Amino acid sequence: MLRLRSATDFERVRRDGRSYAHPLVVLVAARSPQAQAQARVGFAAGRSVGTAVKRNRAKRLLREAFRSLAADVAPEWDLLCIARAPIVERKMPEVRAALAQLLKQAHVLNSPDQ
RNA sequence: CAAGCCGGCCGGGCUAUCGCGGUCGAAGAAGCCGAGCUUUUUCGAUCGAGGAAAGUCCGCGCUCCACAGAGCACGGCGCCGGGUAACGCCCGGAACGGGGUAACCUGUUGGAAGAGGGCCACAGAGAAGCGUAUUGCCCCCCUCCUUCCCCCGGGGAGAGAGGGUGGGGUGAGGGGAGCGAGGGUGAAACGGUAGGGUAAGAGCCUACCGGCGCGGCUGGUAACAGUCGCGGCCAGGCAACCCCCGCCGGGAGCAAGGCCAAGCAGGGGCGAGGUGUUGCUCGCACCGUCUGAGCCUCGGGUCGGCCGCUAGAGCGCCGCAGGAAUGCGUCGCCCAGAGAGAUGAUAGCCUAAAACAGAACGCGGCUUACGGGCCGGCUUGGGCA
RNA sequence: GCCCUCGUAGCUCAACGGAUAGAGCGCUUGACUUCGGAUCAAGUGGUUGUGGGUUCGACUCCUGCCGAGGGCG
Repeated sequence: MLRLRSATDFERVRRDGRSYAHPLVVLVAARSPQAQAQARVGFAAGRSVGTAVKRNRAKRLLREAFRSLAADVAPEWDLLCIARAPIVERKMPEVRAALAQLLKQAHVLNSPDQ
C-alpha cells in the first residue's frame, strides 16, 4: 500500500479533493498529479479523536480496513481518511463497512468489467 | 477460617493465517559505466512501548553560549543523622499531636523573650503591652434606717411610749481611694496549689508543681532525653504576611549542537552604538563607528540527508557490608530508536480477557489514572487438635 | 520543548484575610397600556472549577488535580 507522507501532499488532497462523510470516518479523494501503479492513501486522526492511544487505535483500524479493500481501488487516486471520535469504540467489521460505503460513493473503485 | 495492616511482584498467555517498524544476511531493480553510496522490492534470521511511557512539579547527565567574576535584587529549601550524581526524593531517628482493640497509619517542624515592621473583624472592660468597666471585696466621708448598748425621760425596783450633734452593728443610697479572685465576651484574656501578708487583695513574699532562660553533669554522632543548680516570676497567635538566619541556584535547551548537499539578489530608510551573561550596577568578551555593527522595511532562496540516538548513575542471579535506604564485588545479558511517526486484524483455547494508557535525548524521584491477580510477614477475632 | 494568564449567578464583570459573596443585563410577577415595547416596583438565581492544607476565620494565602486561553522557539 502506497502512503501519502509529506505535508504538501496532505494539503493538496484536502484542497483539491471532494469529501464524503460518515459518522465514523471522512474520506477525501483527489486525482493524483502523477502517474502511478497504485492509489496512495493517508490517514489522519486529530486531537478531537482523543489521546495518543485513541488516535493510534483509530489509524490502525483504518489502515487494516483499507488494506482489505485496496485491491479494488483505481490507481489514479490519492485518498485521505480522517478519523472521527466514535470510531475508537467500534469493531473492525463496522469500520470496514463504513469505508467500503464511502469508497463506493466516491466512485474510486474499478468497474467490475475492467 | 474470617476481617484487617505492611512490603514486594505481575500488568494477559498460547496456537494458526494475514499485516507493520528497526537491525543483520542474501538476491534483484533504479540513480553515474564500475567500486562505493542512496532509494526501493523479495526472502530468511532476530528484536520491537509503560508501571505509570502521562502531568511536566522537582533534581541531574549531556550539548552549546568565551569563563560562570563581584555586589544587590529574585527564586527555592528548612527538626537531626545517613543515602545519592543530585533533589523539594528515599531510609532511620527525635519532639509535640490525631486515628485505630491491635498490626499500623498519619499531621506538624529554623527564628515571634529582643533585629524590626504589620495584622488579630464581630463580641468584649480590656486584643499586645498596657489597660481595668459592670457586678463584687475593702477602707474613708456624707445622708437615711435600726430589733443592740449607753444617755435623757427616771423616780426604790421592774416594764415601757417618745427622744439624742453619743457609741457599735446591720442594711440602703451617693462620693472618693485601693483591689484583681469569680461571673461574662471571644478562636485567643497575662500560671496552679498551700501558707504568709494585708483594710481588702495581688508573684507582693515563700515553698512545691508546671512552663521559660542560663550553666553544669550523664546518655546519644546529632536532634533530643534525664538530672542538679541558679535566675526572673510569665514572655499571646500569625512568618503557606513582610522579614531575619543558614544552605542552594550563570543561562538556554536535542527544534541543544555538529557535519554534508542544494539554492539565491539584492534595494531603500534610520543609524553610533550594539550583542551575550534571566533583572539592575560594575566587570569581562565580541562586533562596529561612514570601507556602516545593529534596527525597520521591500524583495529573493531553502524547508533535503547524516550524526547526536541509545552500553546506561543499565538489567538479572548470587555473595559481602549495613538496622535500612544503599554501596561494593563475581558471573551472565544487550533490552525500541521512528520521522504522517512502527504492536494491529481474524479464528480457537485458557470459566468471562476485560483497567489506566503509547517511547520521540537519556536518567533519578514526586504527583495523578488504573479491572484484576500472585507471594511473604504481621495483628485481631473465632474454630479444631 | 520552554513559559505565562485565567476559571465567581444563564451572560459580562466586582469583592484590604472578617457581612447573608455584590452590580448590570437576563428571567418571573405586578403596575402603566386596547395590546406590545419602553418605564416603574418587587422577586429569582452561587458547592466561588475541584481535592487537601495554613488561619479563630479563605473568593482571597500555599499546594495536588481538572479545564480554558495565550506567548516564544
